[in-house]
Order: sequence, then C-alpha cells, then structure tokens
Amino acid sequence: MAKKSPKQTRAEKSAETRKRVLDATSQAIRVHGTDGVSVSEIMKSVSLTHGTFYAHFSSKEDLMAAAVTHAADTFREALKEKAKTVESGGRARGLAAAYLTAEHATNPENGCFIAALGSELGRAPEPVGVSFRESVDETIAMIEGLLAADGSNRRDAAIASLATVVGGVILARAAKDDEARDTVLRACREALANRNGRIQ
Amino acid sequence: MAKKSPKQTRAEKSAETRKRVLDATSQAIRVHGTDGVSVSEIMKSVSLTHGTFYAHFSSKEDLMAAAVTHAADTFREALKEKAKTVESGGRARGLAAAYLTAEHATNPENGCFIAALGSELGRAPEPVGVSFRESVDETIAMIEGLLAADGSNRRDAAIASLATVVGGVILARAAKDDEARDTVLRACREALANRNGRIQ
DNA sequence: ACTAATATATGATGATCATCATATGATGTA
DNA sequence: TACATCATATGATGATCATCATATATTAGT
Repeated sequence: MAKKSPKQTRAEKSAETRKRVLDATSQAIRVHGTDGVSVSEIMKSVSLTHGTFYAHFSSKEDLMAAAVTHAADTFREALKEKAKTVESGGRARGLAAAYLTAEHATNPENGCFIAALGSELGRAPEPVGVSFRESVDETIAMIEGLLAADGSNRRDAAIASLATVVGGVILARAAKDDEARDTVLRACREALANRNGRIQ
Repeated sequence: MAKKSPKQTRAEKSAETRKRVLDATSQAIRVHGTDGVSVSEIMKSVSLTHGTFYAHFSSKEDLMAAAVTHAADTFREALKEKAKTVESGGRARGLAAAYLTAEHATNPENGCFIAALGSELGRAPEPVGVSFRESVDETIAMIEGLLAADGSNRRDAAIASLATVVGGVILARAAKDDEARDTVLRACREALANRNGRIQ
C-alpha cells in the first residue's frame, strides 16, 4: 500500500516532468521547427540539464513524435472549442473564423501543427511521420464533426476546408506586412463562406 | 579583345557551375528541406568539393535565398504552361488540374516551393525569408493572371485558390496511402471548381 | 535505519557541419 | 614564354549536437 504523500509521489513527479518537456517541445517546434530546437535547449527551458532527457525519452525522434501528437491534440481541442463559440453564421464559418485570424498567424506556438510543420513533417523519419499522418487524419475527422451533417461528401468538405485554412495561414505568414496578411486571411475566409454556402 | 574560345570562356564555365549548383539545391531542398542538405552534399551532387562552394556563394544562407527564388521561378513557369494546356473547363480549373495531381504530390523535387517549404520558410532568417515572401507574392500575381478577368476581387480569388492547392498538396502528402491521397486531391479540385463556378 | 530504485547532474565522445586558409592547376593575356 | 587570374581541391578549425557513461542525491519500501 502506498503511503500517502503530502506532496507528490515519484511517479507523479516524473510524469509531470515528462509533460513539461512535451509542452515546451510542442510549442518550440511550432516556432522553430523540429530541426530548430536542440535537446539541451528544450531541457534548459524546463530547468533541467541535457543528460536528464534520456530518463524520459529514448531519443530525440521519440520526443518529436510525441510532441507532434501533443501539439495536434491540444490544438484540435482548442480549435473545436473556439469554432463552437465564434458567433458567425454556419458551422463552417465558425471554423474559418476561429482558424483564419491574425492572432493565429502571428502566434504559431499554440497554433495549428499542420500550418507550422506541415511541409517538413511530410518528409519526417518514421516515428515522427506516423504521428503526423495520424494527427492529420484526426484533424480531418474533427472538422467533419464541425460541419453540417448533410450526408455524402461531408468528409470531402472537411478536407477541402482544412486545406484552405492551412494554406491560408501559411500564405498569411508569408505576407510582407500586416495589411497584406489581413488581406490573405479575409480572402480565404470569404472563399470558404462562399463555397460552404453552396455545399452545405 | 577576347580571343574566340572553341569551348567555353572562363566566365561561362563559372556561370554554368553556379547554375548547376542552384538547380541541384532547388531540387534537394524541396525533397529534404533547407536544413536537410549540407553544403558538401550539394557540391558532391555536382561533382565538386565542398571548399569550392565559396567561390560561387558567400554563405549557405546566400545559396538558400537564391535557391528558393530559383525553385519558385522554375515552378511558376512550369505551372503556367501546364495550366494553359490542361483541357478542363475554366482557367481556375486549369490551375487545380495542373497543381492537384498525384504526380505533384509524390514528386516534390520539381513541385511547388510553398507546398514543399512553406512552413519552414515562414521562419527563415532574413535573406531566405525575403526570397520566400517575394516569390509567394509573384506566385499570387501569376495565378491572378490565370483567372478570368472579372474585376474587383480577382486577387482575392487567386489568394484563396493558391491557399487551397497548397494546403491540398500538403494534406495529400500526409495521407496514409495512395487512395487517401487521391481522395484529398479530388476533394480539393472539386471544391475549387465549385467555388470558382460561383466567383467567376 | 538500510537498501534499492531512479530522477537529475556532469562530463565525455564522436559525428556533422559551415567556413576558411592554403595549395594547385588551368586559362587567358601581355 | 611568362605572368596573373581564378576555378577547384585539400585540409584544418571551431562550433553544435545527440547520445552515453558515470556520479549524486532523493525517495520508496523494508
């Protein structure tokens, strides 16, 4: 029988450390890319030394695979919540309104993992690539749930909508100034509204 | 007066070497990313040694900036040609038909620089970032030219179309198998056809 | 209190890599 | 022919980094 600890048991502390590393990594890679952060930087950001890393993960790849899934899970939840609460016409507009914002374009660290990492994860080594593909699939399924239930090609609509918002944020981040960025975001929002006005 | 050389003048040879390095790099980075290729790998691929590199470029960043522009220029030309010749309804469908193909999704080396590098170039250091932003802008302008001239929001339509095709290829590359990949491509093609049926 | 387990720290190792200094050899030019 | 230029080659340097071996100290269970 485990003695009741006033603070934290060892397993709890370890799990919390792992989670702190995962949180930090999932944010850092959305800002700097998976190749843009080193193990020691990550560990330093959670106030631990580099060697400790291997008590929690078997390799950097192992961490990256877990961090991609973690980033995807947290983003999906956040987006689902935001899309529901956004007051704006239909459900598909809710997605566009929640996703295609200047705040999202300028703050990748809590934003969409596909917009932040999509092009590089497409060629990631296996454990990371698997996490990415599965997470994309779950994201499509989540968006499918957001859209109106109109039968046959709801999944197609979810795919095309996701493509547009992902590409939209990537283009917004490539804009020359704030005005150009807002033009990109608005153009994509309106295109989605028009298209979904048709499909749904 | 320059003596007439039977083969190549020195300047010509140098320019050709520079172009070979640029060609190789612009393909390699679309497959492996800008961080995924080393200077010596690139030089080896054109049968030169690593030290020679600095006779042609001042730094790796300098090369990457030039290679991004080079990739963008060649891709834009290729896409424009293909979009014109594709036999399929309107001009916007031509773009979708030319861009959203399995061949493009599976062969990044000659494909779109935004789909291949968009997420990482959004955070690239200055010389590379500038090349990227300018190239994206020129790509939007090129697509604008492809679309029907219907006045006010042609640029908006170009932006949204580009967003959809870029996101579409990124999602296609994240598909679990060939069938899923083709579903993604078709869904995006159809969404574009519907939308542009409206807008144009 | 004693021992085993383990979270964390320190330091080392080997690899990769960008960059540069220097050498060589071919080519235009005087 | 002799010299200067420059494309290319060779080798070195210093930095970064992932990984691992080893050490310490804290905690759980006896």
